[in-house]
Amino acid sequence: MTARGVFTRHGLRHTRQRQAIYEALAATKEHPTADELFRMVSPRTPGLSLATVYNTLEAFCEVGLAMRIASTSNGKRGTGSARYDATVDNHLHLRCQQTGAVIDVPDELSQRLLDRIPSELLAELEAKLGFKVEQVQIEFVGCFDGGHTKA
Amino acid sequence: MTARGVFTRHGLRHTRQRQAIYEALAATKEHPTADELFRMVSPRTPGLSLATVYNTLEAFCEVGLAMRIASTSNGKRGTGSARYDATVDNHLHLRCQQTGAVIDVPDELSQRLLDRIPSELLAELEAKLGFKVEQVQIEFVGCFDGGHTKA
DNA sequence: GTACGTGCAAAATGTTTGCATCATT
DNA sequence: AATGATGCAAACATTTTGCACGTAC
Repeated sequence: MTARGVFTRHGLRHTRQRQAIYEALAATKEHPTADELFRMVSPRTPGLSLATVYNTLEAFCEVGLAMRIASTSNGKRGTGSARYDATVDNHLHLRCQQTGAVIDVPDELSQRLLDRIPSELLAELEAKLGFKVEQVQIEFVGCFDGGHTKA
Repeated sequence: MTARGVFTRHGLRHTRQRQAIYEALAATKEHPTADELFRMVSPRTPGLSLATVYNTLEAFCEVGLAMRIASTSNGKRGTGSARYDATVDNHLHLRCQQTGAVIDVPDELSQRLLDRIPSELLAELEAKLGFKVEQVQIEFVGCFDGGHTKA
C-alpha cells in the first residue's frame, strides 16, 4: 500500500512532510521522540519544522496510524519526551532505565506473553469495575548489559 | 513503622513536608500528580512549595519509596503530568483515556495476571537480548462506563 | 556545626497554538 | 476555490535549579 493510500484511507491529506515522517517512523524499530524524528527527517525534507512533526504525529495517533509511548524518566531524573511507534497492534516494549530508549520485544516473545492473558480476566475487569479496556500496554523496564541501547 | 523510621531506613532526613507528602501519597489509591499532591497537602502544611513536592517525590523514587507513572496523554491531546504511586510492588494500572486518571487494578486480579507471566520468558529476554528486567509495568488503557474516573 | 532540605523565582524543557502563507483536493 | 497543512515565533505547562535561609542530625 502506497503511503498516499494509507493517508487517504485514514482521512488525512498527503503532504511531503507527512510522507517523510511516516516512512521514517515505520522504518525504525526504535521509537523516536518527536525531536529525534525531526532530526532524522529534516535533512531530506527542506524547511520542515518541529511543530509540524508534533502536529503530524498527533494526527497519526488520532487516526490510529501511530501510538504515543509515555516516558517515566529520561535516564536521569526528570520527565522525558514522548516516543512514537508506528506499530499499532499490541506488542511489548523494553525500556532502558539509563537512557530512556524504548525498543520492541521480538514478536515471538510478545505473542507468547499476550496469549497468556486470559480473556476472562479482561471481562472481569469490565464487569467489576465498569472499565472498558481498549488497549493493553506492557513494558519491561530494566537495562541492557553494559548500558548500550541497540538490540 | 513510623514515617520517621521509614525515612531513616532509606537514608532520608525527616521533615514535616516529607512526612505530609508521604502520608498523603500512601493514603490514596489514586495516583496523584505532583500538583494534585501539592493541593492535597498544602493546606495542612503551611508554606509548602510545589518545588519541594517535586524534589521530595524524586527523592522517594530514588530510594524506592515511590514510583513515577508516566502519562501518555492527559485526556485530550498533549502531554500530561507524571503521577506518583507509593505502592512499590508490581501491580497493574487502569488508565482512563479521557481524563488521564490512573487507578490500581484490585490485587486479586493483578496477582492472577502476574502469576501467568512465565519466568522462562523473562529469562529468555535476558539471554536473547542481554536485557536485565527490573520491573514489569502493565497498564490497561480504556475508559470507565460513562466517563467517570472513581472506582 | 555541618550537611541537607526548603522556598522562591527564574530557567529549562517539551509541546501547542495563532496567524499568514502554501499545497492538496 | 475551499479546506486543511505548514512554518515560524510566541505561548504554555511541567519540571528543575540557583541561591539564601532554615532545620535535622
